[in-house]
Amino acid sequence: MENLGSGGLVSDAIGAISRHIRDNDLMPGDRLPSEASLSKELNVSRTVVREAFRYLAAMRIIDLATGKRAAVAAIDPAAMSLMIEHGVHTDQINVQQIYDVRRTIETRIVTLAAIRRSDTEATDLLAIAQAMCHAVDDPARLMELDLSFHLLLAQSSRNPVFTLIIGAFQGITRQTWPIGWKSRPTPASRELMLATHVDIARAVAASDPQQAVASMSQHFDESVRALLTAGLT
Amino acid sequence: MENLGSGGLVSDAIGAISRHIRDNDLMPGDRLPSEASLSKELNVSRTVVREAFRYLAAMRIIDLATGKRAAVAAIDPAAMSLMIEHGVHTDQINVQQIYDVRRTIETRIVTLAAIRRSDTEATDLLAIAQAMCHAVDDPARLMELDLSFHLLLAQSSRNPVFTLIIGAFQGITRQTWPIGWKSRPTPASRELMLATHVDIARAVAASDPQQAVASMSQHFDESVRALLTAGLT
DNA sequence: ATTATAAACCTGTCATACAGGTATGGGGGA
DNA sequence: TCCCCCATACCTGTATGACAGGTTTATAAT
Repeated sequence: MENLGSGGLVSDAIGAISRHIRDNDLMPGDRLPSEASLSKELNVSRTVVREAFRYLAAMRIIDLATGKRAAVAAIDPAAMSLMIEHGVHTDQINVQQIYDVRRTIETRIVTLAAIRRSDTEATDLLAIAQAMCHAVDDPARLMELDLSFHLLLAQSSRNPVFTLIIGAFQGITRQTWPIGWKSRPTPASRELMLATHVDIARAVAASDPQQAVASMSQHFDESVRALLTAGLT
Repeated sequence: MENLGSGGLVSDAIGAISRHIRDNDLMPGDRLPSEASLSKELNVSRTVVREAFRYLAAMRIIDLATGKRAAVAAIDPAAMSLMIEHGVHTDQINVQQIYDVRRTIETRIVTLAAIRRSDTEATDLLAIAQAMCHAVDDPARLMELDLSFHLLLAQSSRNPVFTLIIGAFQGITRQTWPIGWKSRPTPASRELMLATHVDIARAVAASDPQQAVASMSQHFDESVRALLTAGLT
């Protein structure tokens, strides 16, 4: 039989600290009490408070920095990214499944982006797509541009949850992207991939959701085909 | 200037342990070395190893239990759920945004479920929908049935990433569901909500993706309207 | 061969100590 | 009066040693 108020002192501390954030309506950037004062207040050792802090820092609920007090954190996909990577490495998730989720989500994202993007975002998106064309011989740089393209697109949707999820996939994408790139060996296939990004950016800039969806769809058809060619999972 | 191999001993330990899991192809359930042996191997104190373990346990990469050795964990939405709740509580995410993401994803899920569901899942889905009808006067039970309906639907899609994401939303949904329910005060509006679930279950059982999408769409139209009526964010 | 039991091992928590980073207030200089 | 610099108090990072209590393993008795 488990006492619900106590799944170990660390769990209790995690609960207490979370509650402290909620009850005091702390916002990102606001600072928490020091380890010592929490340890006294909760009647546990500093060890316990520190482990609770690590736990909360792991999911980016708080930020830790040496010397400074812990602070409430802004939402950040890094933690989710690690979870996804773990799922893939342990064969609980495969890359195709991630692509299916991405396609589903990015189709919606591109629709919203075409409607809600700011002018700056439209400009930046085009700039990234064009920079990609110029980086065709620098795969590392090309990959980073590709990732930032999709991330900026997600931001343009004005829904932080989409941004979070797309960000969460980028960790594993960094590991699989080169495989997809290698399976597009001909200049033609590579040009196509770059041109598709330009098409998406243009459609979003033109506030044309239909066209944007069509281009995004083509992008995923092509990407998934490339991955299958490479025999990925 | 930062030495990349060292963002603090704990970070290093986290990296080393993650690498250990990857390099040895450990699968969920496999056990890790003890704190003491890791502490010796990595030349750090047990304190550091413990904090690293807490960190990895936070994102459900490992499971901890007293007396037992740490073990590789199966993927689990609990951690993601906490992150989402934190985002909502700190006004970085609002409930409507979550509903937009859910609609996007569940539309896809229901399509896949109609195609890939097992017979057992079809039966269970119908059973849950019918149980919901009988629980119309027990909101707490009704909510749990509702949540398990959507979770089972996600599982029926045969894509664990969908299951993960839907699971991640259930924490915050538990907190907002009652609000939506209260804003359906008339028997008619409540019956409609229940009937929609039955419709979805029937369409999935009938392997009719079109109809399933239509019913799911109706479900979300109705839910979002209910939330707006309640003035939620 | 089975079961009971003891030993070995492991995690949970605490107290203490110290190194090094951060912030804050006061004093000196302009 | 205002600003900059520095001493100091505060805070986090890490290590060590200790002990309680849960788990596994090996041993011994049946």
